[in-house]
Amino acid sequence: MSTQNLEIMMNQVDAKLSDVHIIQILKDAGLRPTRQRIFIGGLLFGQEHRHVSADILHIQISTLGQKMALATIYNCLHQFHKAGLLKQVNAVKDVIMFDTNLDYHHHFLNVDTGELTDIDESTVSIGGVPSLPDGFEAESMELIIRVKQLNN
Amino acid sequence: MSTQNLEIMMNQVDAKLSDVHIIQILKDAGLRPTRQRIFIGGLLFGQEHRHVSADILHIQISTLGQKMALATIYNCLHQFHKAGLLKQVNAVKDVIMFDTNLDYHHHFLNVDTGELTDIDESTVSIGGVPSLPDGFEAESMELIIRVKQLNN
DNA sequence: AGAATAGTTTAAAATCATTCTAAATTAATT
DNA sequence: AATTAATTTAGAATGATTTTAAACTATTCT
Repeated sequence: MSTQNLEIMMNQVDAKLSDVHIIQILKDAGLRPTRQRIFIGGLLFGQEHRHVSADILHIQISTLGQKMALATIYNCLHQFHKAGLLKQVNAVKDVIMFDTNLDYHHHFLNVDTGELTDIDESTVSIGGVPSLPDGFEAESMELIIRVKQLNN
Repeated sequence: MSTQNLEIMMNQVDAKLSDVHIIQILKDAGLRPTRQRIFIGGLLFGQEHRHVSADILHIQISTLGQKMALATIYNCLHQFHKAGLLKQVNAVKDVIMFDTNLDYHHHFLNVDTGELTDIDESTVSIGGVPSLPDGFEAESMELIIRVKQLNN
């Protein structure tokens, strides 16, 4: 395979999905395909994996010339999460972060910037976790490695 | 050693420290032993390990008949943390939790109640963590297992 | 298609944990 | 005891998120 073909393939992986495709994703998730949800879906699905807050998305949407209430973006992100289209990362102070990477994985957190970076799960192994008390089930397991830049 | 002696030992471990002792801890940490810090120290040091928020502490302090500004409790907890007398747990949404257990360990988080439970570190093993980019250092590594009660 | 309905979006207000401010108080030092 | 510097405090401010209730829109029904 030529380098050129590889690039085309890579582009296809991250290519923006058609509205038709996004509408199908929304319908499959039991969500009405509203203009707002289709637009946000276009920014999140079929793209490179992202870690987004409502605020960051709001800024991006505004930059793209769209007008959308911040409350709508909060609603949308929570609905996508509930529908299993997004994961929530519970590690960043003062902000709810959503992750488009649905695979089980962990994160580096830059404590200075709040930036999250995926840790490839395939290499990480967590063992010896004690079993839960009766009547409890694990909802998720999350490893956060807080990192900071050395100042010198 | 008799069972009775063992109990006395155990009690001593969790016995409330004398003010003199707490004042020494504060001084060693470079903190002025104010009335407020001594009182809070008495609730946190030399006791069984606890996970506390400013709010919970405020309620406990009020219940004990003391009057203390919530801002003072926030200040105090942050100062204790900065001085290495407390750890901060960055996993519970919407609230800053402080941990009197200074040893490296992980947590169960009850997602319904927000309650944290220590996971004995000696049994848990985390391997295969990728090395950090140049110029970065890890500040901490935290494993959170989010659990919920089965409803039946 | 047009009307009925149920769900969605919106701006603005409310919430709530936390932080800030500036004045009053207290601990340490002289 | 007087001075200085740190601490505490009440109350205001902050800022992310949620709520409210009215306007809007997608879907269903006829």
